[in-house]
Amino acid sequence: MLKTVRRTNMCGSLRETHIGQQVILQGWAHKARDLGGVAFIDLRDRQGVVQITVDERSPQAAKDMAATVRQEFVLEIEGEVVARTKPNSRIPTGAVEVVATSVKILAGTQPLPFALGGDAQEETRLTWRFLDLRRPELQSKLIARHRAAQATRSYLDSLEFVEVETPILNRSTPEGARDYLVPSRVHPGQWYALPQSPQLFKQILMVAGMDRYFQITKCFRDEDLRSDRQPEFTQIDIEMSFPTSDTVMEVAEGVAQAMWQKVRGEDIGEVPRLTYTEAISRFGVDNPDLRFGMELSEITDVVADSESTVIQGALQDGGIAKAFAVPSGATQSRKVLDKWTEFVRRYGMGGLMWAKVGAEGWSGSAKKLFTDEEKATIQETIGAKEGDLVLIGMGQAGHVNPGLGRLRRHIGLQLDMAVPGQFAFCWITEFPAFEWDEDSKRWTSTHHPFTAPRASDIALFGTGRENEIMTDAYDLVCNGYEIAGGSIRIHDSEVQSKVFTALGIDEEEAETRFGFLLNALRHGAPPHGGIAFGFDRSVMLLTDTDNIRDVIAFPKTTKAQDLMAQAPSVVDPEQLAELHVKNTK
RNA sequence: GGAACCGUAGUUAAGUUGGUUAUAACGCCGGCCUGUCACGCCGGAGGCCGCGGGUUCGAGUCCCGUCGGUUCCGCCA
Repeated sequence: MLKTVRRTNMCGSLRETHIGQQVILQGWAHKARDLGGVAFIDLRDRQGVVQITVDERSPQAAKDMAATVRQEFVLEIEGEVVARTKPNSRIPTGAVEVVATSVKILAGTQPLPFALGGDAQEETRLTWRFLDLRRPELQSKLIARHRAAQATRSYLDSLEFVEVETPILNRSTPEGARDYLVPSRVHPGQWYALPQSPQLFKQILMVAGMDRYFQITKCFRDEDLRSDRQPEFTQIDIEMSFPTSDTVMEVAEGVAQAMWQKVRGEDIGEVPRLTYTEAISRFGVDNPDLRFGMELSEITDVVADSESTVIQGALQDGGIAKAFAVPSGATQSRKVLDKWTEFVRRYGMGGLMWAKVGAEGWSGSAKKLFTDEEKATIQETIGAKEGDLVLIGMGQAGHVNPGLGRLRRHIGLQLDMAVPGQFAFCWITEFPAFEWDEDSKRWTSTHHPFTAPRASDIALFGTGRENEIMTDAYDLVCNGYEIAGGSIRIHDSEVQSKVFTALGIDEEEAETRFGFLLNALRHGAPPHGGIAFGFDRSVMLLTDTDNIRDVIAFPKTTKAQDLMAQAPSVVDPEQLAELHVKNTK
């Protein structure tokens, strides 16, 4: 307890046990109701709201002052806690009220730009973030975030992980996302980059013998935003020496368990594991939402000999056919099905074949495309029964899988198939090391270039079969969000060089960009691996929101602006001159 | 880089096939009110209809562009 604070209690903490006590409260006037002879003020602080009563028991000065109080004035109230004659069961403090002996206005306010309790547009709320943050819903999310961070620190500390800070002003490593750059004043023409993650530094800390490291730290990526992506975001970054992938996954499950236990009082339970290949096959995506069924089934073989030109057209050039059943989906309207068709087109699918299973067979766009035998086999494969909806997609795997996979989750959410408050975790493991990038005509890292290939696959380098190389990487997924991802790293500079070569980065370039890491790997690097949690996304799940801005105190808009601070902004030409930078626009 | 939705008093919304002075609620200002908790009652102020152009006798409404917010695709090792 602090000895020098003036207030005696928090508004939201007062209960019947406080009756008879003299208290001093400080907070905001949530609402003021002046009835003439008696006035009520709902006084709010972080803990909650309590009713202040100013009536004939109060001195005239307090009554005069109370009459001038408006919403969101900052007040100091002295008075006695008394039982209410008419309790209010809707608020926790509703059994009591404080009869004021003194009402002091510590600060007034200009008229409010929006109603705090209402549903103002996000643009307005972001501009006036300090007012928006007064809302209990947002405060509780920030408090949950704090608790999750505390739980993480405490858990990792108990396993002797050491929190080490790594640089924010960093070297640009142009693999991956676009960097945020900071010009150097003392080195004209040279630039720092803000870290996309502390990846290289944490590996070097392992070489340095720190054994177990973690950090809750900001990362920066200058890419376009989404409802779950901000240009600066927070990672729980973890790395350890001498682990197997199981060891890292055990630690990560422990972190998730600690956060969920501390914030929600819940166990995360057994976390099932799926390989990447299995996840794509069954769910179309590598971040499946396991709160509902509707698994995808491949039916390419079933329809391969179809005489339909539509189907043959879709299957040419190695196209595939996949399907799933929506339980009781036959009630969906044509309008909804058109929307779903439009939905999958975004992922490159030509369209969606659908059929409602009725007593007299199929009806809908897929009715005439299939023979009765094909229909029966499809129905049996995906487990569709009367009253269900059959959805079928055909085309290139790279379109069908994400199209149907995303549609599956979209439908699950839209039809409320997920039980509120339910969390379905899973691990996705064994990722391919490389993906072919059509634009640049080269291999790119699925995870990042420091992920260790399986020892048995190292012989495949340089054979043109790089796509078959698999890694010891693992993603932790919850309710369709990837909340953590990691891998066992390369601790051998020879292997690291092979990976760079496969990525089209020659030796000289590798030395220039990553020389400090390669050098470290040549000087006694222990086997090591780690993982990083997307902390903001984890807190989103913990606080039941799908908007990342809700869990960040001062977030940015989708155009990466801070509407309150008005960043970014123009700067003085003198500042630019000092930095040897010239604007071209 | 692309697509969709949105933008009207401080706020949230309404505004008909283009047609007098652009409505309402909350908030704000003034007055009244002794048990409210969405307090109530009376009165008042408050508008570059995001911005720019076009069509028209006439535009909040139609067209084009632009800016901003959100969501999605691309992107995000």
